[in-house]
Amino acid sequence: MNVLNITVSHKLYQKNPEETDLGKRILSKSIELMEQMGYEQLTFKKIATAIESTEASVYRYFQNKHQLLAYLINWYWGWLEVKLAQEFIILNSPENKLKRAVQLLVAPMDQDSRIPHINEGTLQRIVVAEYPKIYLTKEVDVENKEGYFHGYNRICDILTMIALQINPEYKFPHSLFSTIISAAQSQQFFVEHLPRLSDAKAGCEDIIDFLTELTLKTISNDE
Amino acid sequence: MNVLNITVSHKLYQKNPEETDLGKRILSKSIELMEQMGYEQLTFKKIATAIESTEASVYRYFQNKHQLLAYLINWYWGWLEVKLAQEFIILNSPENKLKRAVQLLVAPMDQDSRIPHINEGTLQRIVVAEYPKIYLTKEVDVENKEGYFHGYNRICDILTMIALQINPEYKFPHSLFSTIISAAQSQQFFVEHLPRLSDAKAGCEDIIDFLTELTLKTISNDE
DNA sequence: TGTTAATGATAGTATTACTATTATATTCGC
DNA sequence: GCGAATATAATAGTAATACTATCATTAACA
Repeated sequence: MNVLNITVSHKLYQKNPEETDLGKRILSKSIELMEQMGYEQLTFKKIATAIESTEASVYRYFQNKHQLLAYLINWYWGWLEVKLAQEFIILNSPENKLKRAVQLLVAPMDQDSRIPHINEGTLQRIVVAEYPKIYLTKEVDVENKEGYFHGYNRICDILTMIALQINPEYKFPHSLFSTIISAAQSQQFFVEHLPRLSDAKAGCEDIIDFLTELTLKTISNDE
Repeated sequence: MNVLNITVSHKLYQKNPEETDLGKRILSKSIELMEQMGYEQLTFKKIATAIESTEASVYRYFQNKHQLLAYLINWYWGWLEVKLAQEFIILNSPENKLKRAVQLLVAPMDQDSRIPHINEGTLQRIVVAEYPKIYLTKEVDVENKEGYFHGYNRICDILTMIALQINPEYKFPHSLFSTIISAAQSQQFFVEHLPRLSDAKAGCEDIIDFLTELTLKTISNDE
């Protein structure tokens, strides 16, 4: 069993939560509570009470709730990048790589036992329900410089490179993959909550078909 | 000059703001302030002070800030539906209708002088910057039943019907158009704030090209 | 003129999002 | 085993927010 470490920019925490026991408990309980009650209802007070610590201690790890969310979401994208890299070892054609990427985006994640304090499945549901909140703020430009969106940018770049192998002439690969990734999240949300905005049935198969077809048709150069 | 009235579900207000002078001033100033300071920073106190009224009076029109945002965004979708209907009078082919719809989604809106208390251009920028916040909440299921997302659902249905004229076999039209509409918003945001997530240059032309091509290629049935 | 509805003025409350201070416990170098 | 540094706990406090409530005033209207 390998030790695996997802690194998140130090701008995304006050004090690295991965380095201490309390930090890991904060992460673990934050994920659990945020999924249960949603970002708006979560407070540092609630996290502190749940882990039998204090508000002030949580503030030593994260400046505020927004930074905590950004941390968790960047952790998720870092994790996804690791997963993609693993999968790409045995996949050769760019088409298969894109297909697999779409599957990873949409299919529920298994818990990785090497990282017991992060429940990847729960984290994925948080990303689905909360992702746009980290950039739809007035602080987006400052936070962008601080690397708040680095994880997402990287995934988008990786998929762009693969798509350009299929069609080097395609003009909008970054736009395409930022659209695909965010559709991967929002379609999951719509299936569950706003079904008139989706044709997919419960389960991830339809969403995967929709996104895969959309991607491959769009980058194909045969008119 | 015609009088034009955009109707918004009565679940989206406490007291209809279109019916009184104070109500219209609330709408007008809310739009102005929300664009300036963003949803999070806006408070009913600030709106009240700006229009020289009181917090309690604003609360008589809207239960809370969330309802106000939902009202404004539904007004926008209602407005867009009216615009689409106008344009479709002289457009005959479904391809042209879809192309024009994409243009309307992305191109800056002109102010309509018939509705002086709503600045459509500013409202459009609010939709770009705040839209997902109305459904990414724990109350989404309740609010969906109350019609909070009706305007969006309708636009999505209209575009779906048009797409099915081009290709009645296409399996995911609702998913496609919820994706296109939300990409229309997010690409505008990315061009301005997170340019690594888009290939478009400033101005709306590239985004329109990207979305139009994406739409038409995806629904085409030639493999 | 009397009634109703809309608004204004004012006050108050619970919660949130922090900041600050001090005390206690733990770890680490030596 | 001791002192120093560090991490955490305990507690308190503050400004702002998101409301709710009450009552007075004004305007409309029948």
